[in-house]
Amino acid sequence: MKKFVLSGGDSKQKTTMVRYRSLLNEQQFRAVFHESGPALVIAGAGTGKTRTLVYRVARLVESGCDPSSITLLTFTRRAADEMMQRAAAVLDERCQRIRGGTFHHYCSQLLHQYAEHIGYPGNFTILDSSDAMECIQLIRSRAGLDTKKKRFPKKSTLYSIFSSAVNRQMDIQEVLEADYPQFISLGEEIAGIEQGYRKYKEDNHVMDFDDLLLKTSGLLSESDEVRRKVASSNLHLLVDEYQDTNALQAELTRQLSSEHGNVMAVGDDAQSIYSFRGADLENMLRFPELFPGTEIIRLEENYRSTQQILTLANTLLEKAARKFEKNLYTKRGEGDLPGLVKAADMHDQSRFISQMILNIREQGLQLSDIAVLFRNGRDSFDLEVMLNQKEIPYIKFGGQKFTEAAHVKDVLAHLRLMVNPRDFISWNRVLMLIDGIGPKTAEDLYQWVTRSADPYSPGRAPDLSGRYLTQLKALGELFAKLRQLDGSVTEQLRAVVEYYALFCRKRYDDHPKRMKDLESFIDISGKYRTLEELIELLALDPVDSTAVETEASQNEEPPLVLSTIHSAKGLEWDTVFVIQCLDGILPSGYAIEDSGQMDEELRLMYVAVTRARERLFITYPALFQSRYGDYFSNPSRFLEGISENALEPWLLVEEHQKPLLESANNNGGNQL
DNA sequence: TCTTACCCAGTTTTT
DNA sequence: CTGGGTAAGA
Repeated sequence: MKKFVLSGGDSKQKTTMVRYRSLLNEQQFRAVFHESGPALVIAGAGTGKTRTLVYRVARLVESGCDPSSITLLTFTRRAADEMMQRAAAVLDERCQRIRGGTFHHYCSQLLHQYAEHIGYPGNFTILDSSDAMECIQLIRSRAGLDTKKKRFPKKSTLYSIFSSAVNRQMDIQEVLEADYPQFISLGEEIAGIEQGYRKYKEDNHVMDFDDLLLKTSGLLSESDEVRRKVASSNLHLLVDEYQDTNALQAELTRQLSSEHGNVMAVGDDAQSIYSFRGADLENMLRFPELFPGTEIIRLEENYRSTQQILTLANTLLEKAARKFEKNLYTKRGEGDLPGLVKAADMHDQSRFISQMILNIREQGLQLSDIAVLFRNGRDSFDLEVMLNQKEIPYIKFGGQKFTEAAHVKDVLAHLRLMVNPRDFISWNRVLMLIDGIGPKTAEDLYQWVTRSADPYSPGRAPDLSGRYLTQLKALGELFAKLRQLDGSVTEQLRAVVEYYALFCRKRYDDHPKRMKDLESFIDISGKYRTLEELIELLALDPVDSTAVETEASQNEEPPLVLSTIHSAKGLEWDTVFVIQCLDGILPSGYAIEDSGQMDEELRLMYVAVTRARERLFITYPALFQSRYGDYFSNPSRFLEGISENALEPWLLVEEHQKPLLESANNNGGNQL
């Protein structure tokens, strides 16, 4: 028997209830029992990263650490909740009391508490990206730049520029030089819009996503008193998915852990897929510089996937321009070879997947053990139609968010005004629903309403035309009712939906479907305790559009998962289909010129294949159908030159009496 | 001032 | 197929 001398252990662990040593490997154990000071855990896909964090939380709590002094920052709120639950299962429900969430969520809570230190009221509301772009458009057109110069960047480009500047801690000119050379000469005008946008946010008591991080960091650097207070409350700070953090988040990590210095970051440089949001995998590699004395722990043994899947994943990573020192291995047994399925067109691809899913379910697997992954939200539309036909229940993550639909935004705007009556774009939305009110009247009313002692009686404004007076009074009555119903979110929402039904019918041909959405919304609103919470959480953690229906209808069978690869981060399934693996889609056509971006697309593919435990299928259609016509398409260049011993070609055969699917080592035939 | 009708362009990933 | 912009009519 081999002996291994463990360092860093102490007498406490001997009395623990949880038998950590038998549940963890040596590296995991080291991370879980890391005592104090900074640590960086570099963990390959499927190496038990989440498990390590879960056990670390349990171990800290078990050793007497106050749960509320532990903060766990994760990439999504879903991930945080799941980890807290798992930790509670390992130890006890004290683990639910640790603080967990995303950077944005954590910062938002701090800001509500300390907003007055930076000149904001505590009731500020959050702009999601489409709200933010609407504001930018407003400033842009007021500046008169939209008509004079055709070349001036659009609102979405402006938003990306501003966001890059914040997240990468650069100034506007630097961002332009790095990423938008065509707009360098417009630097001053763009900076002017940015100033106008900033002033707008202050005047309206709103913040966008980036402000949440930026203003928290500013607060902590300006007020040493607040910094000390906040940082003292973080005895232990754990940050997950560190490879997808940006410069600003790194700075926040430093500030939040600046009193106790107990910070552990966990991540995998090979899974960095959020550079479009300012994330930089160098951030993780620089962690030891930012935190001197960092202990580095590497998790390398994979517990998730079969060796066949890992071999394919390793092969993919070798194609990166910038190499990774990664080689995943497992002690798990061998499994099936991953399959490469060439379908004639999208429709046949969907047929293959839905039939295969039904086969697998026959074999006794739950639908929820299967996932279909894709690059873009719309890549699953064709499949979704077929799943609906075959009545296979599914839930889709990524793509269109529930709160982005116009009718949901309309309803939310009314509620947002109850929390923050200075929010101009919400007033605009609410007022312009009314017949006869356009931008000018809405603006005038906003001016009056924000100066008035009672902003909730727009019907009392002077010089109102009879055309819309009664409607404005009805709006005032709605506000009065909402105030009366304070305390019951569901009833408040119901009141707005009742008021809105009329407008919905007039505006949209498909109003029955939209009203049904809103009814489902009412059904799930019970989980929010206050209006503030509902608005805040929906902005910070928008619900995926199919999730609302699924949640509201309480399906008997756990559904199949459809997800963008980005949203599948950190998750795993028994069987995974990666669909639409076409050159121009994965990798995206936008990335092809830039080797850095191409590497990120490759990592995306890597993330997709490493989600699978047992079975993996990569599929693509030979014929790509687009609006402008059909053309033959090529499989992803990432699949080029991969041996048939690593990725087995499948041939789809149209059935007559034979079984539909046959495995075949024949790459040539593609006829159905 | 507001609404409607029309044309043109562009279409990733998410807190 | 949608969003954004323009122009004409109410």
